[in-house]
Amino acid sequence: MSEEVAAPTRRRAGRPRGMVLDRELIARAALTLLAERGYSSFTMSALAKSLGVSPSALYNHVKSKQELMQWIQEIVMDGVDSTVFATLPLTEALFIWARTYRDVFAEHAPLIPLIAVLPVSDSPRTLEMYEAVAAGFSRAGYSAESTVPAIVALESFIFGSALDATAPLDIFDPGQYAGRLPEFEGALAAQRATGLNSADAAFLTGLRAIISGLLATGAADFPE
Amino acid sequence: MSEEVAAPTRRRAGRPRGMVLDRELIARAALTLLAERGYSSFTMSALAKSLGVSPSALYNHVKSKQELMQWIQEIVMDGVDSTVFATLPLTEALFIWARTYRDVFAEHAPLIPLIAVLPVSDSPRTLEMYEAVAAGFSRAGYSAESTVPAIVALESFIFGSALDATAPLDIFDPGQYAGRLPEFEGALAAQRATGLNSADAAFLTGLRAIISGLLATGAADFPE
DNA sequence: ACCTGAACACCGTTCAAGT
DNA sequence: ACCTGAACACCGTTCAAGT
Repeated sequence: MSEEVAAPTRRRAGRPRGMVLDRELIARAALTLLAERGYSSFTMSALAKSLGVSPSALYNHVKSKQELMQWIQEIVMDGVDSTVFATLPLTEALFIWARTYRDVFAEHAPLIPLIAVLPVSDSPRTLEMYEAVAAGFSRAGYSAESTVPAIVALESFIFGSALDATAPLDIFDPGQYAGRLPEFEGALAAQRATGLNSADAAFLTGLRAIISGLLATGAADFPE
Repeated sequence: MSEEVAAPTRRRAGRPRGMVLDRELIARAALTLLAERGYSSFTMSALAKSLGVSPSALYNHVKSKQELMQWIQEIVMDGVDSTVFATLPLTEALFIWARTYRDVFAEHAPLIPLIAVLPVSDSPRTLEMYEAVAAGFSRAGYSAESTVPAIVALESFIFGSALDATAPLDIFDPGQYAGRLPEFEGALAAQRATGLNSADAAFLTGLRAIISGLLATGAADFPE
Protein backbone atom coordinates (compact mmCIF):
# COMPACT_ATOMS: atom_id res chain seq x y z
CA MET A 1 0.00 0.00 0.00
CA SER A 2 2.79 2.45 -0.85
CA GLU A 3 1.07 5.35 -2.57
CA GLU A 4 4.07 7.60 -2.18
CA VAL A 5 7.57 6.54 -1.30
CA ALA A 6 8.90 9.81 0.07
CA ALA A 7 8.28 13.55 -0.35
CA PRO A 8 6.11 14.44 2.64
CA THR A 9 6.37 18.09 1.59
CA ARG A 10 5.76 19.15 -1.99
CA ARG A 11 8.82 19.77 -4.12
CA ARG A 12 9.12 23.12 -5.90
CA ALA A 13 10.19 23.32 -9.54
CA GLY A 14 13.92 23.44 -10.24
CA ARG A 15 16.75 21.03 -9.70
CA PRO A 16 16.57 19.45 -6.24
CA ARG A 17 19.64 19.33 -3.94
CA GLY A 18 20.17 15.57 -4.12
CA MET A 19 19.29 13.31 -7.02
CA VAL A 20 15.70 12.19 -6.60
CA LEU A 21 15.51 9.45 -9.21
CA ASP A 22 17.82 6.95 -10.80
CA ARG A 23 17.46 3.82 -12.88
CA GLU A 24 17.56 1.47 -9.90
CA LEU A 25 14.89 3.38 -8.01
CA ILE A 26 12.61 3.64 -11.01
CA ALA A 27 12.89 -0.03 -11.91
CA ARG A 28 12.27 -1.11 -8.33
CA ALA A 29 9.21 1.12 -8.02
CA ALA A 30 7.91 -0.19 -11.34
CA LEU A 31 8.15 -3.81 -10.19
CA THR A 32 6.44 -3.01 -6.89
CA LEU A 33 3.64 -1.21 -8.67
CA LEU A 34 3.23 -4.07 -11.16
CA ALA A 35 3.07 -6.61 -8.35
CA GLU A 36 0.44 -4.57 -6.52
CA ARG A 37 -1.76 -3.33 -9.34
CA GLY A 38 -0.84 -5.26 -12.49
CA TYR A 39 -0.07 -4.16 -16.02
CA SER A 40 -3.49 -2.74 -16.87
CA SER A 41 -3.01 0.21 -14.55
CA PHE A 42 0.72 0.56 -15.09
CA THR A 43 1.09 4.04 -16.57
CA MET A 44 3.92 6.52 -16.51
CA SER A 45 1.66 8.72 -14.45
CA ALA A 46 0.97 6.02 -11.85
CA LEU A 47 4.65 5.18 -11.66
CA ALA A 48 5.55 8.84 -11.17
CA LYS A 49 2.95 9.12 -8.43
CA SER A 50 4.34 6.08 -6.61
CA LEU A 51 7.73 7.80 -6.70
CA GLY A 52 6.34 11.12 -5.50
CA VAL A 53 7.44 12.82 -8.66
CA SER A 54 5.84 14.38 -11.73
CA PRO A 55 5.44 12.19 -14.83
CA SER A 56 7.77 14.30 -16.93
CA ALA A 57 10.58 13.79 -14.40
CA LEU A 58 10.83 10.17 -15.48
CA TYR A 59 11.95 11.24 -18.93
CA ASN A 60 15.21 12.56 -17.53
CA HIS A 61 16.13 8.93 -16.85
CA VAL A 62 14.33 6.79 -19.37
CA LYS A 63 13.76 7.45 -23.05
CA SER A 64 10.30 5.98 -23.30
CA LYS A 65 7.89 3.60 -21.65
CA GLN A 66 9.13 1.00 -24.11
CA GLU A 67 12.66 1.33 -22.74
CA LEU A 68 11.33 1.06 -19.21
CA MET A 69 9.63 -2.19 -20.18
CA GLN A 70 13.01 -3.45 -21.36
CA TRP A 71 14.53 -2.68 -17.97
CA ILE A 72 11.76 -4.68 -16.38
CA GLN A 73 12.24 -7.54 -18.82
CA GLU A 74 15.91 -7.65 -17.92
CA ILE A 75 15.13 -7.89 -14.22
CA VAL A 76 12.42 -10.47 -14.71
CA MET A 77 14.83 -12.58 -16.74
CA ASP A 78 16.89 -12.92 -13.58
CA GLY A 79 14.22 -15.25 -12.22
CA VAL A 80 15.00 -17.84 -14.88
CA ASP A 81 17.27 -20.55 -13.58
CA SER A 82 19.95 -21.31 -16.16
CA THR A 83 22.59 -22.41 -13.67
CA VAL A 84 21.24 -25.97 -13.88
CA PHE A 85 22.89 -26.59 -17.25
CA ALA A 86 26.27 -26.55 -15.54
CA THR A 87 25.38 -29.29 -13.10
CA LEU A 88 22.53 -31.46 -14.33
CA PRO A 89 22.05 -33.77 -17.32
CA LEU A 90 20.50 -31.92 -20.27
CA THR A 91 17.00 -33.39 -19.96
CA GLU A 92 16.65 -32.50 -16.32
CA ALA A 93 18.24 -29.09 -16.78
CA LEU A 94 15.83 -28.27 -19.62
CA PHE A 95 12.87 -29.20 -17.44
CA ILE A 96 13.87 -26.95 -14.58
CA TRP A 97 14.94 -24.10 -16.82
CA ALA A 98 11.70 -24.23 -18.81
CA ARG A 99 9.53 -24.33 -15.72
CA THR A 100 11.14 -21.29 -14.12
CA TYR A 101 11.07 -19.47 -17.46
CA ARG A 102 7.37 -20.12 -17.97
CA ASP A 103 6.41 -19.31 -14.37
CA VAL A 104 8.27 -16.03 -14.37
CA PHE A 105 6.70 -14.81 -17.61
CA ALA A 106 3.23 -16.01 -16.70
CA GLU A 107 3.44 -13.21 -14.11
CA HIS A 108 4.62 -10.78 -16.78
CA ALA A 109 2.67 -11.89 -19.84
CA PRO A 110 2.48 -8.39 -21.38
CA LEU A 111 6.26 -8.49 -21.79
CA ILE A 112 6.09 -11.54 -24.06
CA PRO A 113 5.19 -9.82 -27.34
CA LEU A 114 8.02 -7.40 -26.57
CA ILE A 115 10.70 -10.01 -25.87
CA ALA A 116 9.81 -12.12 -28.85
CA VAL A 117 10.89 -9.24 -31.06
CA LEU A 118 13.62 -7.60 -28.96
CA PRO A 119 17.20 -7.95 -30.25
CA VAL A 120 19.05 -10.13 -27.74
CA SER A 121 21.97 -7.73 -27.76
CA ASP A 122 19.73 -5.34 -25.79
CA SER A 123 19.55 -7.89 -23.00
CA PRO A 124 22.85 -9.15 -21.57
CA ARG A 125 21.09 -11.58 -19.25
CA THR A 126 19.25 -13.18 -22.13
CA LEU A 127 22.56 -13.68 -23.89
CA GLU A 128 24.08 -15.24 -20.78
CA MET A 129 21.11 -17.56 -20.62
CA TYR A 130 21.56 -18.60 -24.25
CA GLU A 131 25.21 -19.29 -23.59
CA ALA A 132 24.34 -21.55 -20.66
CA VAL A 133 21.65 -23.42 -22.60
CA ALA A 134 23.85 -23.78 -25.69
CA ALA A 135 26.63 -25.16 -23.49
CA GLY A 136 24.19 -27.72 -22.12
CA PHE A 137 23.25 -28.90 -25.60
CA SER A 138 26.87 -28.97 -26.66
CA ARG A 139 27.96 -31.02 -23.67
CA ALA A 140 25.22 -33.54 -24.39
CA GLY A 141 26.63 -33.99 -27.89
CA TYR A 142 23.74 -32.27 -29.61
CA SER A 143 24.19 -31.27 -33.23
CA ALA A 144 25.54 -27.70 -33.36
CA GLU A 145 23.38 -26.65 -36.30
CA SER A 146 20.24 -27.87 -34.52
CA THR A 147 20.96 -26.14 -31.23
CA VAL A 148 19.62 -22.68 -32.03
CA PRO A 149 16.42 -24.03 -33.62
CA ALA A 150 15.93 -26.28 -30.58
CA ILE A 151 16.34 -23.37 -28.16
CA VAL A 152 14.03 -21.12 -30.16
CA ALA A 153 11.42 -23.88 -30.41
CA LEU A 154 11.55 -24.39 -26.65
CA GLU A 155 11.21 -20.66 -26.07
CA SER A 156 8.23 -20.45 -28.42
CA PHE A 157 6.56 -23.21 -26.47
CA ILE A 158 7.43 -21.53 -23.17
CA PHE A 159 6.11 -18.11 -24.21
CA GLY A 160 2.91 -19.61 -25.61
CA SER A 161 2.46 -21.59 -22.41
CA ALA A 162 3.05 -18.50 -20.27
CA LEU A 163 0.27 -16.73 -22.17
CA ASP A 164 -1.94 -19.77 -21.77
CA ALA A 165 -1.30 -19.81 -18.03
CA THR A 166 -3.05 -16.43 -17.76
CA ALA A 167 -6.27 -17.73 -19.32
CA PRO A 168 -9.40 -18.06 -17.18
CA LEU A 169 -10.00 -21.57 -15.83
CA ASP A 170 -13.31 -21.96 -17.63
CA ILE A 171 -11.90 -20.86 -20.99
CA PHE A 172 -13.00 -24.16 -22.60
CA ASP A 173 -16.59 -24.05 -21.43
CA PRO A 174 -18.57 -24.54 -24.68
CA GLY A 175 -21.42 -22.38 -23.33
CA GLN A 176 -24.40 -22.33 -25.68
CA TYR A 177 -22.68 -24.84 -27.98
CA ALA A 178 -22.75 -27.55 -25.32
CA GLY A 179 -23.90 -30.87 -26.76
CA ARG A 180 -22.89 -30.10 -30.32
CA LEU A 181 -19.23 -31.04 -30.02
CA PRO A 182 -19.15 -34.71 -29.01
CA GLU A 183 -15.44 -35.43 -29.50
CA PHE A 184 -14.18 -32.24 -27.92
CA GLU A 185 -16.57 -32.35 -24.99
CA GLY A 186 -15.68 -35.97 -24.36
CA ALA A 187 -11.99 -35.12 -24.27
CA LEU A 188 -12.73 -32.16 -22.03
CA ALA A 189 -14.64 -34.31 -19.55
CA ALA A 190 -11.87 -36.90 -19.50
CA GLN A 191 -9.28 -34.22 -18.80
CA ARG A 192 -11.42 -32.66 -16.07
CA ALA A 193 -11.77 -36.05 -14.42
CA THR A 194 -8.04 -36.12 -13.84
CA GLY A 195 -8.45 -33.20 -11.46
CA LEU A 196 -5.39 -31.48 -12.89
CA ASN A 197 -5.27 -27.83 -13.82
CA SER A 198 -5.62 -27.68 -17.59
CA ALA A 199 -2.87 -25.15 -18.27
CA ASP A 200 -0.38 -26.98 -16.06
CA ALA A 201 -1.23 -30.36 -17.57
CA ALA A 202 -0.78 -28.94 -21.07
CA PHE A 203 2.54 -27.38 -20.18
CA LEU A 204 3.96 -30.53 -18.62
CA THR A 205 2.63 -32.79 -21.37
CA GLY A 206 3.99 -30.50 -24.06
CA LEU A 207 7.31 -29.94 -22.35
CA ARG A 208 7.93 -33.67 -21.99
CA ALA A 209 6.94 -34.16 -25.63
CA ILE A 210 9.08 -31.40 -27.12
CA ILE A 211 12.14 -32.23 -25.05
CA SER A 212 12.01 -35.94 -25.80
CA GLY A 213 11.26 -35.20 -29.46
CA LEU A 214 14.17 -32.78 -29.76
CA LEU A 215 16.65 -35.06 -28.07
CA ALA A 216 15.51 -38.12 -29.99
CA THR A 217 16.16 -36.54 -33.37
CA GLY A 218 19.07 -34.15 -32.90
CA ALA A 219 21.40 -35.78 -30.40
CA ALA A 220 24.46 -37.66 -31.53
CA ASP A 221 24.59 -39.68 -28.36
CA PHE A 222 23.69 -39.41 -24.70
CA PRO A 223 26.58 -39.97 -22.34
CA GLU A 224 24.36 -39.00 -19.42
CA MET B 1 -5.07 3.11 -51.74
CA SER B 2 -8.69 3.37 -50.60
CA GLU B 3 -8.81 6.37 -48.28
CA GLU B 4 -12.58 6.53 -48.43
CA VAL B 5 -14.90 3.82 -49.63
CA ALA B 6 -17.89 5.93 -50.56
CA ALA B 7 -19.50 9.23 -49.52
CA PRO B 8 -18.40 11.66 -52.23
CA THR B 9 -20.65 14.27 -50.62
CA ARG B 10 -20.58 14.89 -46.90
CA ARG B 11 -23.34 13.33 -44.86
CA ARG B 12 -25.39 15.57 -42.57
CA ALA B 13 -26.20 14.59 -39.02
CA GLY B 14 -29.29 12.47 -38.45
CA ARG B 15 -30.29 9.00 -39.52
CA PRO B 16 -29.45 8.38 -43.17
CA ARG B 17 -32.04 6.90 -45.62
CA GLY B 18 -30.33 3.54 -46.05
CA MET B 19 -28.20 1.77 -43.50
CA VAL B 20 -24.60 2.92 -43.91
CA LEU B 21 -22.77 0.40 -41.77
CA ASP B 22 -23.19 -3.18 -40.71
CA ARG B 23 -21.04 -5.84 -39.14
CA GLU B 24 -19.95 -7.36 -42.45
CA LEU B 25 -18.89 -4.01 -43.86
CA ILE B 26 -17.01 -2.96 -40.75
CA ALA B 27 -15.13 -6.25 -40.45
CA ARG B 28 -14.20 -6.22 -44.13
CA ALA B 29 -12.94 -2.62 -43.93
CA ALA B 30 -10.96 -3.49 -40.80
CA LEU B 31 -9.21 -6.37 -42.52
CA THR B 32 -8.40 -4.25 -45.56
CA LEU B 33 -7.00 -1.50 -43.39
CA LEU B 34 -4.93 -3.98 -41.37
CA ALA B 35 -3.52 -5.50 -44.53
CA GLU B 36 -2.58 -2.08 -45.88
CA ARG B 37 -1.31 -0.29 -42.80
CA GLY B 38 -0.84 -2.87 -40.05
CA TYR B 39 -1.92 -2.96 -36.44
CA SER B 40 0.15 -0.02 -35.22
CA SER B 41 -2.03 2.48 -37.07
CA PHE B 42 -5.27 0.57 -36.65
CA THR B 43 -7.45 2.97 -34.66
CA MET B 44 -11.20 3.40 -34.48
CA SER B 45 -10.66 6.79 -36.04
CA ALA B 46 -8.70 5.38 -38.99
CA LEU B 47 -11.28 2.66 -39.49
CA ALA B 48 -14.10 5.19 -39.45
CA LYS B 49 -12.26 7.31 -41.99
CA SER B 50 -11.79 4.35 -44.32
CA LEU B 51 -15.56 3.83 -44.13
CA GLY B 52 -16.34 7.48 -44.72
CA VAL B 53 -18.04 7.76 -41.37
CA SER B 54 -17.44 9.45 -38.04
CA PRO B 55 -15.73 7.41 -35.30
CA SER B 56 -18.73 7.48 -33.01
CA ALA B 57 -20.89 5.88 -35.72
CA LEU B 58 -18.99 2.62 -35.24
CA TYR B 59 -20.35 2.32 -31.71
CA ASN B 60 -23.86 1.77 -33.04
CA HIS B 61 -22.61 -1.57 -34.33
CA VAL B 62 -19.79 -2.70 -32.10
CA LYS B 63 -19.52 -2.40 -28.34
CA SER B 64 -15.82 -1.72 -28.16
CA LYS B 65 -12.57 -2.02 -30.05
CA GLN B 66 -12.01 -5.21 -28.09
CA GLU B 67 -15.19 -6.72 -29.56
CA LEU B 68 -14.09 -5.64 -33.03
CA MET B 69 -10.82 -7.46 -32.48
CA GLN B 70 -12.85 -10.57 -31.67
CA TRP B 71 -14.71 -10.27 -34.98
CA ILE B 72 -11.37 -10.10 -36.73
CA GLN B 73 -10.03 -13.08 -34.79
CA GLU B 74 -13.06 -15.07 -35.86
CA ILE B 75 -12.45 -14.26 -39.53
CA VAL B 76 -8.72 -14.91 -39.32
CA MET B 77 -9.46 -18.28 -37.75
CA ASP B 78 -11.12 -19.22 -41.02
CA GLY B 79 -7.67 -19.42 -42.60
CA VAL B 80 -6.72 -22.37 -40.41
CA ASP B 81 -7.15 -25.67 -42.22
CA SER B 82 -8.84 -28.17 -39.92
CA THR B 83 -10.50 -30.18 -42.67
CA VAL B 84 -7.38 -32.34 -42.95
CA PHE B 85 -8.24 -34.29 -39.80
CA ALA B 86 -11.14 -35.88 -41.66
CA THR B 87 -8.99 -37.25 -44.45
CA LEU B 88 -5.35 -37.60 -43.41
CA PRO B 89 -3.50 -39.66 -40.80
CA LEU B 90 -3.14 -37.74 -37.54
CA THR B 91 0.56 -36.93 -37.90
CA GLU B 92 0.18 -35.45 -41.35
CA ALA B 93 -3.01 -33.63 -40.43
CA LEU B 94 -1.35 -32.06 -37.40
CA PHE B 95 1.52 -30.83 -39.56
CA ILE B 96 -0.71 -29.11 -42.07
CA TRP B 97 -3.08 -27.74 -39.47
CA ALA B 98 -0.23 -26.34 -37.36
CA ARG B 99 1.48 -24.72 -40.33
CA THR B 100 -1.65 -22.89 -41.51
CA TYR B 101 -2.44 -21.90 -37.92
CA ARG B 102 1.00 -20.42 -37.35
CA ASP B 103 1.17 -18.67 -40.73
CA VAL B 104 -2.21 -17.05 -40.31
CA PHE B 105 -1.44 -15.67 -36.86
CA ALA B 106 2.05 -14.56 -37.78
CA GLU B 107 0.19 -12.00 -39.91
CA HIS B 108 -2.01 -11.11 -36.95
CA ALA B 109 0.36 -11.39 -34.01
CA PRO B 110 -1.37 -8.67 -31.94
CA LEU B 111 -4.42 -10.95 -31.72
CA ILE B 112 -2.45 -13.68 -29.97
CA PRO B 113 -2.52 -12.29 -26.41
CA LEU B 114 -6.26 -11.79 -26.93
CA ILE B 115 -7.03 -15.31 -28.15
CA ALA B 116 -4.96 -16.99 -25.49
CA VAL B 117 -7.37 -15.59 -22.94
CA LEU B 118 -10.66 -15.47 -24.87
CA PRO B 119 -13.35 -17.96 -23.82
CA VAL B 120 -13.79 -20.38 -26.72
CA SER B 121 -17.55 -20.06 -26.47
CA ASP B 122 -17.13 -16.55 -27.93
CA SER B 123 -15.68 -18.09 -31.08
CA PRO B 124 -17.77 -20.77 -32.85
CA ARG B 125 -15.06 -21.38 -35.43
CA THR B 126 -12.51 -22.09 -32.73
CA LEU B 127 -14.88 -24.62 -31.23
CA GLU B 128 -15.41 -26.27 -34.61
CA MET B 129 -11.67 -26.46 -34.99
CA TYR B 130 -11.27 -28.11 -31.59
CA GLU B 131 -13.94 -30.64 -32.52
CA ALA B 132 -12.10 -31.53 -35.72
CA VAL B 133 -8.73 -31.85 -33.97
CA ALA B 134 -10.19 -33.84 -31.09
CA ALA B 135 -11.83 -36.19 -33.60
CA GLY B 136 -8.45 -36.70 -35.23
CA PHE B 137 -6.85 -37.68 -31.94
CA SER B 138 -9.75 -39.90 -31.07
CA ARG B 139 -9.66 -41.73 -34.39
CA ALA B 140 -5.94 -42.35 -33.93
CA GLY B 141 -6.68 -44.06 -30.63
CA TYR B 142 -5.18 -41.30 -28.51
CA SER B 143 -5.93 -41.29 -24.81
CA ALA B 144 -9.03 -39.17 -24.19
CA GLU B 145 -7.70 -37.55 -21.04
CA SER B 146 -4.50 -36.51 -22.83
CA THR B 147 -6.23 -35.00 -25.85
CA VAL B 148 -7.01 -31.55 -24.46
CA PRO B 149 -3.53 -31.10 -22.95
CA ALA B 150 -2.02 -32.20 -26.27
CA ILE B 151 -4.10 -29.68 -28.23
CA VAL B 152 -3.35 -26.87 -25.80
CA ALA B 153 0.36 -27.70 -25.85
CA LEU B 154 0.35 -27.59 -29.65
CA GLU B 155 -1.49 -24.28 -29.63
CA SER B 156 0.96 -22.80 -27.14
CA PHE B 157 3.82 -23.80 -29.41
CA ILE B 158 1.99 -22.41 -32.44
CA PHE B 159 1.22 -19.05 -30.83
CA GLY B 160 4.75 -18.70 -29.54
CA SER B 161 6.09 -19.56 -32.97
CA ALA B 162 3.77 -17.05 -34.62
CA LEU B 163 5.17 -14.34 -32.35
CA ASP B 164 8.68 -15.51 -33.11
CA ALA B 165 8.00 -15.32 -36.83
CA THR B 166 7.54 -11.55 -36.49
CA ALA B 167 11.00 -11.05 -35.01
CA PRO B 168 13.68 -9.24 -37.02
CA LEU B 169 16.06 -11.55 -38.85
CA ASP B 170 19.10 -10.29 -36.96
CA ILE B 171 17.50 -10.70 -33.55
CA PHE B 172 20.32 -13.01 -32.43
CA ASP B 173 23.17 -10.74 -33.39
CA PRO B 174 25.24 -10.53 -30.17
CA GLY B 175 26.31 -6.98 -31.03
CA GLN B 176 28.87 -5.62 -28.55
CA TYR B 177 28.97 -8.96 -26.75
CA ALA B 178 30.42 -10.73 -29.79
CA GLY B 179 33.29 -13.00 -28.83
CA ARG B 180 32.20 -13.49 -25.24
CA LEU B 181 29.69 -16.28 -25.86
CA PRO B 182 31.62 -19.14 -27.43
CA GLU B 183 28.97 -21.89 -27.23
CA PHE B 184 26.09 -19.75 -28.35
CA GLU B 185 27.99 -18.05 -31.16
CA GLY B 186 29.25 -21.39 -32.39
CA ALA B 187 25.70 -22.75 -32.52
CA LEU B 188 24.55 -19.59 -34.24
CA ALA B 189 27.22 -19.87 -36.92
CA ALA B 190 26.38 -23.53 -37.50
CA GLN B 191 22.72 -22.70 -37.90
CA ARG B 192 23.49 -19.81 -40.25
CA ALA B 193 25.60 -22.10 -42.38
CA THR B 194 22.52 -24.17 -43.16
CA GLY B 195 21.11 -21.20 -45.04
CA LEU B 196 17.69 -21.74 -43.50
CA ASN B 197 15.58 -18.98 -42.03
CA SER B 198 15.97 -19.25 -38.27
CA ALA B 199 12.30 -18.84 -37.34
CA ASP B 200 11.16 -21.37 -39.94
CA ALA B 201 13.83 -23.88 -38.92
CA ALA B 202 12.84 -23.53 -35.28
CA PHE B 203 9.17 -23.97 -36.08
CA LEU B 204 9.68 -27.09 -38.16
CA THR B 205 12.18 -28.61 -35.73
CA GLY B 206 9.89 -27.92 -32.79
CA LEU B 207 6.76 -29.06 -34.55
CA ARG B 208 8.33 -32.38 -35.51
CA ALA B 209 9.59 -32.80 -31.95
CA ILE B 210 6.36 -31.99 -30.16
CA ILE B 211 4.17 -34.06 -32.48
CA SER B 212 6.39 -37.11 -32.31
CA GLY B 213 6.78 -36.67 -28.57
CA LEU B 214 3.04 -36.37 -28.01
CA LEU B 215 2.18 -39.36 -30.15
CA ALA B 216 4.94 -41.50 -28.67
CA THR B 217 3.71 -41.10 -25.12
CA GLY B 218 -0.06 -40.70 -25.37
CA ALA B 219 -1.23 -42.95 -28.18
CA ALA B 220 -2.63 -46.38 -27.47
CA ASP B 221 -1.79 -47.60 -30.94
CA PHE B 222 -1.42 -46.30 -34.46
CA PRO B 223 -3.67 -48.03 -36.98
CA GLU B 224 -2.62 -45.53 -39.61
C1' DA C 1 -32.48 3.25 -35.43
C1' DC C 2 -28.37 5.37 -36.77
C1' DC C 3 -25.81 9.20 -38.13
C1' DT C 4 -22.71 13.83 -36.71
C1' DG C 5 -20.01 16.66 -33.83
C1' DA C 6 -18.64 18.09 -29.47
C1' DA C 7 -16.90 16.58 -25.34
C1' DC C 8 -14.68 13.50 -21.77
C1' DA C 9 -11.22 11.05 -19.51
C1' DC C 10 -7.50 9.33 -20.33
C1' DC C 11 -2.64 8.08 -22.64
C1' DG C 12 2.71 8.95 -23.55
C1' DT C 13 5.73 12.64 -24.41
C1' DT C 14 7.82 17.47 -25.03
C1' DC C 15 9.40 21.66 -23.41
C1' DA C 16 9.97 26.23 -21.21
C1' DA C 17 10.91 27.89 -16.78
C1' DG C 18 13.06 27.30 -12.51
C1' DT C 19 17.06 26.06 -9.35
C1' DA D 1 21.62 18.26 -14.54
C1' DC D 2 17.08 17.43 -13.09
C1' DC D 3 12.87 18.88 -11.27
C1' DT D 4 7.63 21.11 -12.10
C1' DG D 5 3.67 22.34 -14.62
C1' DA D 6 1.54 23.43 -18.77
C1' DA D 7 0.76 21.86 -23.17
C1' DC D 8 0.48 18.67 -27.30
C1' DA D 9 -1.10 15.10 -30.07
C1' DC D 10 -3.18 11.48 -29.71
C1' DC D 11 -6.37 7.40 -27.84
C1' DG D 12 -11.22 4.96 -27.09
C1' DT D 13 -15.74 6.11 -25.81
C1' DT D 14 -20.16 8.75 -24.55
C1' DC D 15 -23.89 11.51 -25.55
C1' DA D 16 -27.07 15.21 -27.03
C1' DA D 17 -28.99 16.74 -31.18
C1' DG D 18 -30.69 15.71 -35.58
C1' DT D 19 -33.43 12.92 -39.09
